[in-house]
Amino acid sequence: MQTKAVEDYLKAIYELQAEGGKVSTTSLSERLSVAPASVTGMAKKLAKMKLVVHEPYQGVELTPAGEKIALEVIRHHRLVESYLAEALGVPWDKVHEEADQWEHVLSEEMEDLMDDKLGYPTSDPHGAPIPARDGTMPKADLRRLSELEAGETAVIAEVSDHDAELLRYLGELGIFPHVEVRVISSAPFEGPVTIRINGDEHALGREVAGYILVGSLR
Amino acid sequence: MQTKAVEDYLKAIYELQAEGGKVSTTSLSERLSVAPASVTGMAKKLAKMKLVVHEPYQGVELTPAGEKIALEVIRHHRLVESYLAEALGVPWDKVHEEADQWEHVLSEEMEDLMDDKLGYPTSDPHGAPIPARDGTMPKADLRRLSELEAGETAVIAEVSDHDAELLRYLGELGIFPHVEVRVISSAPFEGPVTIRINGDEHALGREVAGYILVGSLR
DNA sequence: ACCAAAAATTAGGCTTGCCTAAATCTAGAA
DNA sequence: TTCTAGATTTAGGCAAGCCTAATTTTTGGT
Repeated sequence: MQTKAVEDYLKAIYELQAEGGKVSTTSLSERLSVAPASVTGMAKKLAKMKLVVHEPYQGVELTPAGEKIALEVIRHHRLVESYLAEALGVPWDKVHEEADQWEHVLSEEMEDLMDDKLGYPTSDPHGAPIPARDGTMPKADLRRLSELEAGETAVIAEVSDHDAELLRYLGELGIFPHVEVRVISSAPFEGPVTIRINGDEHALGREVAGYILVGSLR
Repeated sequence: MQTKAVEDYLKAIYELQAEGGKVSTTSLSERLSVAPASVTGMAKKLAKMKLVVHEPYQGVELTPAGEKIALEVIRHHRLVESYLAEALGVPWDKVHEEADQWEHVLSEEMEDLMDDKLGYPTSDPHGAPIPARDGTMPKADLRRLSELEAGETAVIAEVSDHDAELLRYLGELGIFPHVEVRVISSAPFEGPVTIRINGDEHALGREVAGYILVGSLR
């Protein structure tokens, strides 16, 4: 069993690694709200534990052992998110914060019971995939909503949960996973993307549209 | 917000205090599986925080402020126990251990949601009373099963949850809160107590019978 | 190719909470 | 009343993780 801190670092490294190779000290320090020096310290510790490879001044990268643990933590996190939303009716902009606490105290038995109750979900309330118990991560190929051309139609697949405020805003607009969306226009020069969803049209900032991942229809 | 350690100490002090005035360093060190010297250290810290009164060499006692926090922690603990048993079907000999972890990460919102789902229970799966949000603790006057005379009939009110093994044993015998029990005989010299419950007779060791609290019929 | 700014690491400290060993206090038995 | 065994506290340390300040390495612009 790992400490909370170790689990948090591994999860953060996994997630940052997904957006491009090695993970820098700075990006981790921002993600975890911790001083860069603290990250270096933990990087050395994790390296000694063989959970990451740490090339000084070059960043860290998970080893297979580290990735395994990261996926377990992420599975806990996303199952808890799903459970909170489904069973307790917690609004989707709050499940992330709660799950950040719960993920560290969830025993395997509780995890299994929640998984049973939920009917073995494969994605959380934000559409993020839930790793299977064996560490398999369902992988779809998705595009950012901001990359679609005018006229294209797609299905919302996943929404970034990094900002509760944003989730609340998207929720008001009806932007949830599994909902169909059509791009009406996409302004040039990093301009807004206008979409039609549930019969309504909305203009989204380019950055916001970048936080929304979509898959092809069907 | 208190640290996990502070919450654990306050809860333990509350529970030990219920069985007789001031709480000794030794009893706390045993309850928390910690060295006596560590207890002294924490006692001083809690005293400085005005959560306990610490008379050196004489033990500690909760202040009103300390008791308030203790009751909040106990409320969390027992609501979680109830929730786990009710909503997730966790067997009663396992809820305590899980709740010990969960009690520290439960936000007020989650507590309220669980409370709603459960219909505002007043006791946990072991029959222990759940403090109200305002800190009011329902108090019944109970006797130990070991104190009943032969021929007396009563209702199981509460069973000690300090030992999972014991709970499993009692569960097999059908000894749960709200079940009616009749004392058939009570052997002298600390001998066993024979009871009839659900139509079956069982002989219980005196110590075991002491862990079972009963209330009068009706 | 150089040099300054940015990034990362090292050095030194702090807090929390735990430990063991040694010293001190208390209380019960003789 | 005294003395000793048990309980408690003090003293000194350790591990995790965090911090700031100082130093070192990397990198991008000229």
